[in-house]
This record gives sequence, structure tokens and C-alpha cells, in this order.
Amino acid sequence: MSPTSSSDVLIRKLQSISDLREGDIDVLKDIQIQEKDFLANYDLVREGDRPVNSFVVLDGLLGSTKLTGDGKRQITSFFVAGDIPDLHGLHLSVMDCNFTTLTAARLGFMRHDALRAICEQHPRIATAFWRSTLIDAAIYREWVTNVGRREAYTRMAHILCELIFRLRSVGRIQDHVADLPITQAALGDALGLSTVHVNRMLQELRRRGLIATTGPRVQALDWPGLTRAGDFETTYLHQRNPAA
Amino acid sequence: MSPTSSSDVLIRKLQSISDLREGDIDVLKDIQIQEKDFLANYDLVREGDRPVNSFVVLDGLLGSTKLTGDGKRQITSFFVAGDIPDLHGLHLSVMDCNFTTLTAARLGFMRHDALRAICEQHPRIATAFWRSTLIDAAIYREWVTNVGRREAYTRMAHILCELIFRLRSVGRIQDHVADLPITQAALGDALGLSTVHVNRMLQELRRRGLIATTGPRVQALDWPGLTRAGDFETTYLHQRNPAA
DNA sequence: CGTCACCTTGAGTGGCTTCAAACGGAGTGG
DNA sequence: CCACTCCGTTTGAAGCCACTCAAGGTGACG
Repeated sequence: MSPTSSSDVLIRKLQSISDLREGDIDVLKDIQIQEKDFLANYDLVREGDRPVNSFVVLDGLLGSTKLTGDGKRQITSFFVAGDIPDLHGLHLSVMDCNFTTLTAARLGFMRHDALRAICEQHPRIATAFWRSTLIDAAIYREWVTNVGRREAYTRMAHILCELIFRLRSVGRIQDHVADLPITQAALGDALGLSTVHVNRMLQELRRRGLIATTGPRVQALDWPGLTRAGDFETTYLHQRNPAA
Repeated sequence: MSPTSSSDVLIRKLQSISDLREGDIDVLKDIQIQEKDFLANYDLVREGDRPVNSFVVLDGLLGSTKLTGDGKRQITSFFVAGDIPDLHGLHLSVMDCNFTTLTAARLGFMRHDALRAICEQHPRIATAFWRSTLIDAAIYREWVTNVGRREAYTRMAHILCELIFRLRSVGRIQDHVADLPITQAALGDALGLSTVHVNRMLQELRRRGLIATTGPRVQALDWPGLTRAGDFETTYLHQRNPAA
């Protein structure tokens, strides 16, 4: 077990979105979690799969992705450390999307039958997991709005705000700098934009002094300005105990 | 109580997406449901609200909507008879979107504390409700993809497919005709398109013999053709017992 | 008969796409 | 050590999808 074990990542996350008691935390500590590493651009789950376990993100960036009939890819959401992307699979038997690593990632796998047993015996934990999927849904809603009604520049700023905010709230940001080895092509797939246009919008954000990028690192130089540019409000992320 | 009571609508819906036993159904029958009628374009829930009850749609069409900073509206999902749009509010305390009637509608209200009590004592019912919110999330995912990566014509066909399919699966379609008094402006807000362009895409669908419209009624003249035009697969709707 | 809400049509514009090519850094093998 | 490749970023130019603006048409309703 590493200093911050996979259980810790899971528990800290659930604490940050719901109210758990000591007893609940002890139960969570006993969940068997199998760690495994993956390279970038690996499909962990594919549309049509019937998964028997869910995983918590321990490190790295994932996305839920869908492919259209003519082969275009849409990333419908990002997942950072602490998130449990395919918790939806616990009750959706057949998956309707893929879960793909967007960077190298470390994941912790948990068996569905174990999770189901816990949910039956510990309603408060069940509620915490349920709430986690509801926050995912809220993020999807925001993304529909982002892609449907905001223009490219605002859209770009918005998604950067979300990423930075979420990374910060799980302690993955040092000195306002986010380690984000995500390609511009992936950003395009998330925003419904072409790679070329993503590049131009990023340049515009840099030109206006809102962000700086050095290789895979993104830095918000002017957070208030960036949130204004991105029409970003944190309500939809439903953070409850930011301290945790 | 009307011949098809509000409980019936709720129960039939939950049966169509999950496996319930006789005992569960008896419990559901005892839920207090308060019926109420609404006109079109009424905000039932607003962003920032902390609702104390959820409602099941008994008749009519609703949408979850969000407003951007500059006042543009995005409809992020539709809700038809049987759906429980703001079940998300059961565990999200502060709402991040509005729920608006898009047509005149009849709704059945259920108190949150009653629902929470039931979920604690009947894990199978809790799972059914949870699953209902997971299907909402799956629909949001599909909408992100639809708005982000499909062009207007396909996008339009897709949303019509979804609406017709969902209405049919709850028995609200007679002779392939859907009663849909939805405005083209609302369709635009759902698709991230201007009203003008919605109008032109509908014309194109009519011209190609895929749909017919007479006033507020929409008819799929060529269902296979329409699903092909809309790149529509039913996986993401996660229907389990279509017979029910 | 006037009003209102919604649908329809036309013309001009622009945001974003596509296509194509050049550039830069990291890793590899001769 | 240098060529070579690969992957991702950057830049330019041309074109189209969808938008905006504006006006006219239609049906419902008081």
C-alpha cells in the first residue's frame, strides 16, 4: 500500500460530496481494490460491454467517449482522481459508452457484487455512490449546454475552468499549475470542435493573459478572468465539503 | 383516482426499466402522489432551488433547461410520461438546472422524505430509482454527442427518433402518430440550433418522406429511414422490459 | 378585425471546418 | 552523432454550414 492508498482516494472523494460516519468509513476501508496501470488512449470499457467491476481513478485523466455512425468521436465527460467513471455500469448492465484513458492512468478496480452488497447493507454509502453518479449527470447537463449554446472561445475557457477546479478540489494542483498532458485533438473531441480551432482558441486565451502553457502543463494566470471568459459557475459540480 | 392512476404510471415505468417483485409494487402503490396541472412554459424548478419533493410526469412534455450567462437557453433533456425528471434533486439538494413544462402537463408530486424512507427500507426500489437517474445520465451523454458531433439534419432526425421511441414505449403513440405540441424554438434550444434552421431541417425531413407533420402532430412515415438519417441506436435508452 | 404566437422564406454574414503544409520535440536505429 | 520517424502543434487559405436580420404568412383567439 502506498502512503495515499487507493482506499484513501476513494474515501476522501466520497467525503467531499456526502456526509459519512465513522462506521461507513470503516466499511469503505475494507473494500478490495485492485490497482492497475494503463497507457494513454486505452479503452477500458467499450459500448456494449457488461462490466463486472467498477474502477476509481487513482491518477491520470479519463474520458467517457462515444462514436457516431460516421466515426467521429465525442468525449462526453472527463474523470480525474477520485472519480468512479463507470459506477453507472453497476446498474446499467450494458454500457452505452466507452471509458478511455486520455493520459497514462492508475486505476483501482472494485467488484460489482461487493459494491452491491455494501449498498444493500449501508444505505448511507449507497446514497454517497448514488450522489456520485448524480454529479456525473449534472456535469453531462453542463456539457450539453456548453457544446450547444456557447461559442468556441467561451466553451474552451469553460472546460479549462472545470478541469482546473476539479483537479484542485482533489489536491492535484500545485501552485495553480495543472499537469495535463491532454492533446488538443482530445480537447476538440470534448468540445465538439476541430483540432485547428482548439489551437486558435488556446492561443487567444494565452494572448489575453488568462492562461499559460508549458508543454503539458496549464496554468491559470487570471482565475477570475478565466471564469468570466468561460461563463463558469461551480454550482453544477455540487461540491459539499471542499475542506475534506 | 382516474382509471390509470398516477401510481400506475409510476409503477409501469419502473417495471419497464428494472425487476420488481410483488412486495415492491405494493409499497409503491402506497406512495402519496399529489396530482397537479400546469400550462406550457412554466418553470417547476429553478436553478438554486432546494426542492422538498420530486414529481412524476403523468402527461405532457417537460425539459431540463439551463441558461448561459448571455441569456441563451439550452434544453438538456426531454421528459415524457412516466419519467421522474427531478429525482436527481433527492440527493443533490441544490438544483443546477431548471425543469420547465414544454407543453401543458399533469404531474404527480411525491415528498422527498417519503421517498428516502422507502429507499432505505427497500433496496430493490432504491435501485430502480437509482437506475432511472442513470438512464437520464445516459441520455445526457447521447445529447452531448448529438449536439457536439452530428450535423443539424442528423441531429434533428435523432431527437425525433428519441422522442417517438420514448413516447411509444410508454404507450403514448397511436398509429405511429405522436402528439407533440412542441415549438420549433424549443427544438432549437434542445439541439443548439436557431429556430430558422430547425424549420429548414424539418422541411428537409418532410421532403425526403421521412416524417409528416399536421399541426402539433408528428408522424414517422419511414421509421427505418428516420433512424438511419438520425444515426439512432436504442442502446442508450436502456429499456429492459419493453412489454411492460 | 386586430393581435399574438408561431411558422416560413430570402439574403447576407461569419464562425468554424477542411485541406494542406510546415514546424518542433522525443524517441529510434544505423 | 545524425538522419529518420512519429506525434502533436501551428499557420494559411478556401469554403460551407448555420446564424442573424428582416419581412411576410398563417392560424387561433378575443
